[in-house]
Amino acid sequence: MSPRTAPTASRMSAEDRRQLVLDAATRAFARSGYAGTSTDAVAKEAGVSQPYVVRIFGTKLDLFLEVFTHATGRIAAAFQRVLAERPFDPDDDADWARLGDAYTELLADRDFLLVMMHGFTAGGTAEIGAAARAGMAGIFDVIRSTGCGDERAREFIAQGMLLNVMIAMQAPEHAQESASLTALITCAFGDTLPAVAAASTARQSG
Amino acid sequence: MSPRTAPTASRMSAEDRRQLVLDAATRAFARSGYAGTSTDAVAKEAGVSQPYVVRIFGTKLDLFLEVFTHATGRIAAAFQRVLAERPFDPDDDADWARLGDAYTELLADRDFLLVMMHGFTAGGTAEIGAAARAGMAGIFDVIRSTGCGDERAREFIAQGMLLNVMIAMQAPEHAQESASLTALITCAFGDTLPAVAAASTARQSG
DNA sequence: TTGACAGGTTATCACTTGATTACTTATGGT
DNA sequence: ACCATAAGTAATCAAGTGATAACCTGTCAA
Repeated sequence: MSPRTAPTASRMSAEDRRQLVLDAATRAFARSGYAGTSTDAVAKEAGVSQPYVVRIFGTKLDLFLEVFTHATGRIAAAFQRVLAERPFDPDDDADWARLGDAYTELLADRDFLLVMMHGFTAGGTAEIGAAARAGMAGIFDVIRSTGCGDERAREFIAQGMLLNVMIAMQAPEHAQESASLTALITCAFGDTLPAVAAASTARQSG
Repeated sequence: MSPRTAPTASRMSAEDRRQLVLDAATRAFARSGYAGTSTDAVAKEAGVSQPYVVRIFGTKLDLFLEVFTHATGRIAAAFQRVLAERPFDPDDDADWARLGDAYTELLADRDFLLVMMHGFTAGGTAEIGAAARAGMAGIFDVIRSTGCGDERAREFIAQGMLLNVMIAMQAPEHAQESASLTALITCAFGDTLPAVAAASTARQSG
């Protein structure tokens, strides 16, 4: 509810303010999805007036599309960065572990992952559906660019979808709720578990 | 007097009407999720008045929770039915194929899967989050009951999550949009592809 | 100094939404 | 036959929604 950045007394360049609102919108949409987030909620998060949010982005749909494509872009870029570091061998488990680390990095700020999932499930809105399919295809292509083959890429992404779903349902924060849930979390997050736990507690106290 | 309205439609027992509205709500929520679906949309889908929907279920949240738990229950039951048919050998690929067929069955009426995904991503609402975690844990337990081990169960569920996401973003209906998407769909749905295609066309033609 | 423009806000609107209240009318048991 | 009860609806409401219009004001070049 309270803006992460204090309301600036002074003015900003349009570009800076736009970026600030975009970040606020990412946090807001990550929380409650497209339909569940009002432009006023975004405005409050950004510390500006609601009409200004609309004026910057045109419509709420336009704003969400921009937030969503930015989020999927960042996610794809995180993987791409790992692949660019050094040659990737699809048969080397250590290289896949490096990709897993990229995911850990994304976990630190879950908002991109959450926005992505919200966009995926909002496919019933035509424009969002199109953006979702494009975003998914883009990420698929990044993974495939390793030369690992479609099957292996699919497996990697499927694993990611499970993790995203678990995060969306706040499973890490409620790991103790049932033994089954604990087992699933342990098994699904594996090595990345410490990072997940750290992000969870930070989230609950902040 | 005052016959300003058409004669009343036929009445039903409370139990029958309740089930009818529940089914309508499943379709409506499957389309647009929790936040994106009004109680009036549910009422129109069911052919009753909006206040009646509220009166039957108390609040919109209560209604969604009932729809969601019913959906996850049906999904778990579909898998359980396969396991009950005959002994399941986790090391036999044919047995896993039988579980895949259960998923194909679920694809025929995607609404349960879509409602489930909407519930998962609506975990930000406390009650829905709790129900989501319970639903996920329940399905995990059903798969684990085969004795296949946590890892194998996780893989199966992860694959399911990817399929659900693809369906939510209406990928099968737009398979031709890009070569990448086509490849991902082909690879992800595999044997179940014919069933998916059939359901897609049926859906598009009304 | 000034004035024009970019960076904002307040006021407002038409519409939607979830929920409450009060009312109407089939239906079945006696 | 009758009426209590259950099955529904119409009317209404306060709050919230996305969007528009009108207005204000810091900042900077000339």
